[in-house]
Amino acid sequence: MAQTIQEPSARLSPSTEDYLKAIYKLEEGDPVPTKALAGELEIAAASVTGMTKRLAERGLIEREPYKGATLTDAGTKVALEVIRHHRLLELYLKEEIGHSWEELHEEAERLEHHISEAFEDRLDELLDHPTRDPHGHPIPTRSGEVEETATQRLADLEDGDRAVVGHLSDKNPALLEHLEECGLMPGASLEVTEAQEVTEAQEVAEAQAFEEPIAVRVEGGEPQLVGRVVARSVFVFLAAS
Amino acid sequence: MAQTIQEPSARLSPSTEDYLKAIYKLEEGDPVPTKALAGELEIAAASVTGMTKRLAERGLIEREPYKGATLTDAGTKVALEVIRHHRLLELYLKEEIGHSWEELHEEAERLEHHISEAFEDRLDELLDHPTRDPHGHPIPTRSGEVEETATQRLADLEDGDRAVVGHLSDKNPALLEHLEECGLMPGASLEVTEAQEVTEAQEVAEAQAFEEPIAVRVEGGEPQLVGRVVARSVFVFLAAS
DNA sequence: TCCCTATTTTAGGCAAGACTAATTTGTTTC
DNA sequence: GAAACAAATTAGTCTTGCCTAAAATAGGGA
Repeated sequence: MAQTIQEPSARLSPSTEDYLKAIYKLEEGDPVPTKALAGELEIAAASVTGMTKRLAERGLIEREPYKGATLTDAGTKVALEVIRHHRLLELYLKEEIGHSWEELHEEAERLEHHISEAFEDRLDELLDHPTRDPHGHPIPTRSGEVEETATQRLADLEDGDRAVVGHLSDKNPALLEHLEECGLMPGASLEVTEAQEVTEAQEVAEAQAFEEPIAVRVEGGEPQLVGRVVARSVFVFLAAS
Repeated sequence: MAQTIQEPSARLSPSTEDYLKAIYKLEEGDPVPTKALAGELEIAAASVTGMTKRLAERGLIEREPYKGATLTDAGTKVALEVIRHHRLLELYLKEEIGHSWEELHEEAERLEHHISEAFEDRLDELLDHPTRDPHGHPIPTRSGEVEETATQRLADLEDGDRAVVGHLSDKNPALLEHLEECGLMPGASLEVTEAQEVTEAQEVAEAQAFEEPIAVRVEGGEPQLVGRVVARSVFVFLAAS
């Protein structure tokens, strides 16, 4: 239980921060198994065993052999700081620098490990203390509080349901491009309508691209068809009806 | 002469980039000796020997044992790209983010290794294709051209000389703070005046801080005394008289 | 020319982080 | 309860970049 205490000023390696971020993402109460972590980080399981041992020694995670890893308070703090950096950067790069969806993630993924606290604070100010990144993910506060996240998928709504877009899956940049054109951005109000209201031409076009579409009217716009695949990457807050 | 050719897309390590930058800075025609490089990078000479061997194998430098290292064309290209990143970032952090002189260098030193070409291009655009960083150092173009740099020090001027500030030594943030207050920023026109024109009170104050002051009038301002130490960190273009 | 000294290189080590291959453990199933 | 299988760990390697201590070398001065 060496639990080496180190300089508080010491910068953690990008790799270390990536592990903590990944554990934060994957843990939902239970410890994160080695294989899951290896999958998320796209490295070999044996490498994860080695690294998690070191992280445990440093007091950033707790490790139960053959079970998995859990963040300690110190580890959670680091993970949230990195996520805060990432999301502030994404918003900034989108709003101020004009990066595409494609470039956003990659750039933020690198820079999140290297900006100073002063830079973080200035971004926060410049962006007027935002609470969500461009995908709608909550930006943790400096003190580590995180807003609630939508869990319902647009694909699972029923005719007549009203909802507000919460966040979007950030896996696929092309899909985000498409969602932006559809107006399905975080904060947008929408209503699921009857399929009949949509013109046939649109239906054919959409159906070719993404099977089994759902008909949606975004506030202030015309009804449109949205493919199931697409609708599954849109997470919404269902309005009380 | 293995000269391993690698993926053109492969990102070089921060350490590699720092070596190339340091060699670029220190080489003036002749090869850079191991000890000089070790001093610049603040590491042991033996470490430099090891690393320069690897850089030579990769075709980024040429190495003559017991003589020193010289950049190849490929190495020069990398060095200039990194310097371009650094200087664009410094200007950006100063102008848009509002970093202090103190924070500037450190932040740019880290980020220069991690921004994308797209980011670099956007900074260049946002800043309206600048040619100088906040210290007055020339920003290399994408294609690797570098503007001329002033070589004359303010401290070495004579009474009556007129000059334009070229660049400032970036070693000491506090000094830069002071220079900014004096109006001695890159681009400023100035004239070296007689010492008598300066009030006695000012003289005493300045003399205590920095010995053997020089009297300077910055265009549009009053004559003031500038310590020799300070004046030695100001590089100027002497106006033809 | 020979020696002295500063510089450089070699030798040997260490930590981080990755890998593959081989082994161990836990779990499930018959 | 034993066999089978998946997951995890161990063992052993590799590269990068740094270190110290010891040996080699180059170049100037007597």
